[in-house]
Amino acid sequence: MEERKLAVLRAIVDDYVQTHEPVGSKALVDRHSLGVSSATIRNDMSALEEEGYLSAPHTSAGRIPTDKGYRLFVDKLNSIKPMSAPERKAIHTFLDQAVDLDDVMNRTVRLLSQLTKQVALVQYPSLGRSFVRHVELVNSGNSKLLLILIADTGRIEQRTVDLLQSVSEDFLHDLRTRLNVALDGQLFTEVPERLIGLGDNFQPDQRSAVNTVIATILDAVVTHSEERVVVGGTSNLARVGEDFTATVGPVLEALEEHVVLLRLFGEAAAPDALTVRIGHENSVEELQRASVVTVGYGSGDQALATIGILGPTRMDYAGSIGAVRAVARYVGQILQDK
Amino acid sequence: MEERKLAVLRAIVDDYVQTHEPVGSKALVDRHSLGVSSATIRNDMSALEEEGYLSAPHTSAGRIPTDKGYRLFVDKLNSIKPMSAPERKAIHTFLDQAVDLDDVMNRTVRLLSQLTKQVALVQYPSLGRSFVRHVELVNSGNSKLLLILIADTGRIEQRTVDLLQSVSEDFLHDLRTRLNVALDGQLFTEVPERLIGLGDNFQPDQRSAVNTVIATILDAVVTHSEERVVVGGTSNLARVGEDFTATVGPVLEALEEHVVLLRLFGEAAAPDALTVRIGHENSVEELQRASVVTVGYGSGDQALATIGILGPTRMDYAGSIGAVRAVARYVGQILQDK
DNA sequence: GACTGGCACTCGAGCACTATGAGTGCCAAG
DNA sequence: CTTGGCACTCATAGTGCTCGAGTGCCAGTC
Repeated sequence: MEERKLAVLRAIVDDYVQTHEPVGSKALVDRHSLGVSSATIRNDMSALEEEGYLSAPHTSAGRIPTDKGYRLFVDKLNSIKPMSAPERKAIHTFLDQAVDLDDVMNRTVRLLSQLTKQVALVQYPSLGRSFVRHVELVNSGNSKLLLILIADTGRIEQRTVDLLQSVSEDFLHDLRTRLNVALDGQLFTEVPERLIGLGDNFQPDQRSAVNTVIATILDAVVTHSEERVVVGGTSNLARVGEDFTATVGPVLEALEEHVVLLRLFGEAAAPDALTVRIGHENSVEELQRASVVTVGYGSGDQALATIGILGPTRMDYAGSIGAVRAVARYVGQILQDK
Repeated sequence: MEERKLAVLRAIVDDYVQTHEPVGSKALVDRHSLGVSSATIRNDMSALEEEGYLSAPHTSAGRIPTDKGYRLFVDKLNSIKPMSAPERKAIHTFLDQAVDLDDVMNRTVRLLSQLTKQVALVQYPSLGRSFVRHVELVNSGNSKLLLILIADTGRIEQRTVDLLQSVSEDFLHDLRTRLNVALDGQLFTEVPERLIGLGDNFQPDQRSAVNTVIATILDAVVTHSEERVVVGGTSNLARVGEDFTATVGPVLEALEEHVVLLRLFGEAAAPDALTVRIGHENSVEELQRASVVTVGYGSGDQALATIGILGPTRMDYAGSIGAVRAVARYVGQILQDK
């Protein structure tokens, strides 16, 4: 691809992102110093349209980038806008105020949506990649227990366990101790095998209670390990200005379905592994007119989970990518300190 | 107020809620069997407009209710739509599946928004009206502690405490025991006075650590006792069909400000104390074109917190009130069982 | 006195029509 | 390969017009 045609594509994307209106050859040479005349640009644009990077809404309008055009634009993106010093400062101070994990997640989602002016998506640290810090059992009367699993990331899962029989404090103490000996410091994925045979240490008449607790733990660890997601900044969808019911409505609906969001995040790879999905590249049907920028966060070599933003395909990719990266990096640091 | 004029107002509200279009005298007699001619209705409508219950967008359009009109309509509402048996059944089964408090809150918000087709608002049980079930301290290495407060409602607050000195497991055990002796079963509002003098039981060199922990507890209990709110169903704002940026945008923004939401809920009174705020009756400026229906939930004689819905002033008040009531009642029950 | 039918009047919605101009494609010349 | 020029296209905005829903008023009726 010749350099100039790429430059033309870049210019068109820039202008379109800014103005939200089809851009024509004349306006392009006026606003950018491309060094050639509008006629030349027209030829290039014609070629770009031929190749599928641009499309024209109608004959006498300018052109807008296609999904394929945005894709090329992103792939050939040479400068991700870095956060300015005050912006970085603001990120730090805002996130540092968080008192607990919930607060970190909520603040992150607000931060991201404000920085990018898009919808922000934040996934809680996956249990599958966290370590058990502590298991707590609290007797809550009438044969019920409160089971609490605490991860090193600060994530907490709680369950009510109905034992169907009252148990002694001694038994509870014993079980709690054994659970913590077996599980503390272990990866959550290893919890199932660590619990094998735990019941053997108890009296036969206590086995059923122990097994109920174990079953609840396994359910919490296996079934619900990924599913917590926070969404914020939906009001930014207001600014897109497009036909609401046709475009934004379905998107909002999709965002309410957390299952969809998890599919959106897909597999979290290494931290900093950044993914941009543009328009139809999203498998989720309602989101085929939107773009999603996601990146893993976490301190180790594998990401704890994913955060990202969602907006119209005509978004400021350079800026969004920069913001998502910066926030993800800092969230990773924060969680390490907790 | 004569009976027929009230009936006319009711009919207009009904029609307008359904069609979203100004309703004229002719259409009104066609759709409702009012027993009089359109001319008579016109006189009544004219009078109602005079009194401020109706307004006409322009001369040759029909009329729409004013906020004052809705207010009268709601005050004179004679039948709150009760939930149908299958609906009640659905509420029960859906909420019963919840595994923990977060899940209950999330399910509640989804349920409410689906039942009413409006935006749903759910406040976590206020710490101020809950009892301490358990306090847990977990050593997380490098002189840091994880402090966990568990309420009888299942609500959990966590904080990281930096002691600036490493502490022994014995000390931790001692502190944990004393905290639980002092606090378990107490109202959260009484926590501050229960903690007075707790430090006296410890060695002077341990006092600073104890005080740090106590300060963190007080901060969690006092400062952040009310502030957790869940919002859902924002996609329902899509259906209002009005000018988005003018009407819906500000509303979405206001909803992101949880502080605003808390103001919206105001003082939670007794459970079942239902409040309807219509249009300008809302003190929050951005929501002056919306109506809010809230009700307290909880099992005792004082509500634990508030849930509600928010929608355009032209909403189905009878249905919404019924749904909010029913859900609130069941949430109260669920939390009692946990 | 309350209600009704009839009638003149108002005024926005919707349609046809036109002018405007941004933008394109193509071509011949540099 | 680039450029200026030119004919052509077509959405948009503005204008004028008709149509009809809806109102207000009044005289007549029960």
